[in-house]
Amino acid sequence: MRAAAKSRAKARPSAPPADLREACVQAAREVIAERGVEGLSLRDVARRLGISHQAPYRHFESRDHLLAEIMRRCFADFASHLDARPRSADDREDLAAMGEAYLAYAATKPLEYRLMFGTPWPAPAHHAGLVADAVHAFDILRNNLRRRHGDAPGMQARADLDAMFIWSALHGMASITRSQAMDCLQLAPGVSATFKDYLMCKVGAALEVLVDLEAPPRSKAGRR
Amino acid sequence: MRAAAKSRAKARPSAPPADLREACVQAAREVIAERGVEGLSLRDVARRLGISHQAPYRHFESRDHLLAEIMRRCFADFASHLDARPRSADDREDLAAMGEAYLAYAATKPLEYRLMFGTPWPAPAHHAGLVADAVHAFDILRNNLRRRHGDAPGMQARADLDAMFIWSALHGMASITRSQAMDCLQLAPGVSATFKDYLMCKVGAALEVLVDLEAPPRSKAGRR
DNA sequence: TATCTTTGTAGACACCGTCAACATCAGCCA
DNA sequence: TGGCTGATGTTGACGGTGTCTACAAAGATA
Repeated sequence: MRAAAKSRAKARPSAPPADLREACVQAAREVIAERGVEGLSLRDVARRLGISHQAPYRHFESRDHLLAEIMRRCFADFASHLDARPRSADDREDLAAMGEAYLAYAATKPLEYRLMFGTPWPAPAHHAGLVADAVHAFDILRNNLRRRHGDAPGMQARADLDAMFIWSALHGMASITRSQAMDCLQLAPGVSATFKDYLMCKVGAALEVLVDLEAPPRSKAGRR
Repeated sequence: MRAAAKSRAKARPSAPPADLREACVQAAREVIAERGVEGLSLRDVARRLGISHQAPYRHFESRDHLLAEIMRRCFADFASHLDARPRSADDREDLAAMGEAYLAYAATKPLEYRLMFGTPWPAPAHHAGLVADAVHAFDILRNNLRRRHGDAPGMQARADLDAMFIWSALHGMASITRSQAMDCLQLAPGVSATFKDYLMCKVGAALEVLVDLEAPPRSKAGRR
């Protein structure tokens, strides 16, 4: 992967753009789209914009800060993608639509998805905006479940647990799919094609089952 | 993260080891344990072993090939960790034990886990050994489910789908937990502590539900 | 003994992020 | 008008990286 950063464009002749900060973000997104996160280099960004290799540092403290800004925008983009799902009055249908939207985003924009969910985050304390946008995306899911569970004591925890469960399954599927690990597993025919619907059904079914949190019989965990 | 590779040890005075290939692997694992995958550099490995920066290239074609070898060993280690789970005659209990072992490994060796499941794989075709060991780990799970589902036509696909579903949920949880994203979400009290058991119960419950693969009512996906 | 192969070394190259010093220029205030 | 100041961009350096090439030494082999 490190060696893949060989071929590169030789400084565009166009005049340096007016809003350099914005141009850096755009150019960096292009680089990521072409070569992935590890292929991103500030010097390459500068080269593409026809500016000196230090110019971006006037607008971003470091490479990680530029990356954080891009991640933040990805989360905002992701959240609005989720918000744009086909709406339904029925909470369960709405939830399913949300799941579809989640997986569609991961499939359509794998690099952005990996950037958000597969890249080690920079120190959260230093990037408050990033955290805020990420939490907002999560709240779209959480709000649905809180509506369903109501306000009774302990029900918020139940909603959060369901949200985490759903997120786990979806994120797991998205990242496994993206990794193309399935190509190596010699799965039975039809499994790849059915995987998504099957998982969505299983998750939906699991949500209907009431889990007893109090006394999980230690030796029989996993049973119902 | 790139800047974290500053402080480093200055070439051990000890004599260069006999089996250099093996020593490289060990030193590289140390580096990864200390600084993570992105902190690994062949030059650092060489420095630690007190050899020239080019010596490792006699044993590994490139940095990626060294990484692939380490990943392979991680998978072998992971598989034997799964095999060492407390055995049970009951397939469901055995499955639960497997889940516990999976998550325990991810929690105990986060860097190794990330290396296996969170790092972009090198081209699989060029690293057959890596693929073989990874598939072997997956087969531990798959075999359990094939036993449960039997040999009837189409049941192999069912077993594989269940395996993928379980893996998705576990991997999702493991990587979300590792990312410490939950710290930012202001979850209801007790959620973090309960998350693992809750997810395991939900997965167990979902496995008991029969999913109809034939006619998933398009507009009601996710319902039971 | 002479040659070939394996292993390790040394130096170079083109990258990278980042620090420090310098140039330019707009705005402001005396 | 003149001068100061802050923001912006440039240039050059430093130490880090992976990897190519050329070389040395030692072992095996003929």
